[in-house]
Amino acid sequence: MPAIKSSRAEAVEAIMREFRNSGYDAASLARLSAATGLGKSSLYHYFPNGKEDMAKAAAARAVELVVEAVFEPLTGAGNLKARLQKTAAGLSKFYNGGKASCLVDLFTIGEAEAATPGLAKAMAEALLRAFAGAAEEAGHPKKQAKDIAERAVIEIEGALVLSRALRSTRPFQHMLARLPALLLTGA
Amino acid sequence: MPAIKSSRAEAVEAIMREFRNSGYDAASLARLSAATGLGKSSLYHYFPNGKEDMAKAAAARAVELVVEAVFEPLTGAGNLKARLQKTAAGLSKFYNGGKASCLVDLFTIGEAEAATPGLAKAMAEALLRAFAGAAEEAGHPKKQAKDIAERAVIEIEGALVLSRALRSTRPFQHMLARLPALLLTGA
DNA sequence: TCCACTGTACCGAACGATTGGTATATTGGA
DNA sequence: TCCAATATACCAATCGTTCGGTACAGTGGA
Repeated sequence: MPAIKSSRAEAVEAIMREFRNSGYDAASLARLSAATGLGKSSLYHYFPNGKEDMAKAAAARAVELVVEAVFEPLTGAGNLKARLQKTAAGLSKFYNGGKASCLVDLFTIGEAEAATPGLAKAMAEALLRAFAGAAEEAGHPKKQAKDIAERAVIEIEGALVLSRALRSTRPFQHMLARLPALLLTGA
Repeated sequence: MPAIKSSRAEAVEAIMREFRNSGYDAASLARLSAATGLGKSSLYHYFPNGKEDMAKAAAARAVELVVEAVFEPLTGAGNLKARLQKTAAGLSKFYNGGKASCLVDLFTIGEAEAATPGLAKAMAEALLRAFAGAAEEAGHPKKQAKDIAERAVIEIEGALVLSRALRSTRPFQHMLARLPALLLTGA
């Protein structure tokens, strides 16, 4: 399936990038138009409900990418440690080494929450579940596994914020390096 | 100085609240006007450069509050553990138990960064320094103290994001409970 | 083979509303 | 009488959205 032609999919990719760069409120239709190369009215062809539809499509695409980068490595074959390292690598790719923001963060700010109700919450919960599964597999009892998963998600989100503030990918990379150990040993 | 009357200070307080609730981009002048109870002309009387000045004033006020809630307990009298617990309590108050967002997060998104250049970075660095000092006092060597401080800031920012996404203050409270131990023992 | 018809993809121009911001009064207390 | 503070009215620019329309690739009946 070469999928030689899918203008819409390309648009979604560009829109997601723009939302992650600017946040929901600052990503104006003018910006989104420029980012996609499509006229404003063309955007309404693909996304009849406007900005709201674009946000939903971007979020859905982000979920796909997270599944690819996190869920699949995490639940795939091989020993746990190797899979966790693959997961860290996947996260690094998805977050562009720490330069890109997380939609869980951005979509809980300003008008975004009203436009995409419950979306960020669902994304966060999915991440928590995935990491809790890994922690359980590492031998931690259920309750403790949940705590570890929570810390993992917190560290990912927090490291992204700090990296953005300091304009350095170092905190994010540093965090990724200790992620496997956190889930394996709980430290 | 009783400062019985200071309309401007009250306005700054309300403005800061609004920025923390809505983010910089979604906090329109109409919203800020409603939040302060001041007409547009009054806002421009107090903040001649408009929204930018308001953002700077809000950030300056936030810094004051963080100094009060974090820096003073951290560098005050008493044994370290007690001071760290006071710091955690101060953080809980400043972040309204986890319901309020952090300006370090908000002010690195969208137009905010252009309006208040370097501000979020400076705030983050000040926090890092304060926590590193505490970790050193706890006996950790300089380099390790820096790592611990970074983790502390990451966990604070990350817990705020997660709490906002899940619409529950639990992750933030949970994180505050382990903050003193993190700085004391590095775990 | 022709051609009327349909659906998809896109665009420029404009919509009413709201944005951040300004100019000009008016008010009221010291 | 001053002058800080507030009100009223307005501005250009931009917001998200919609309209009317073109270009073109199929499709299906005659």
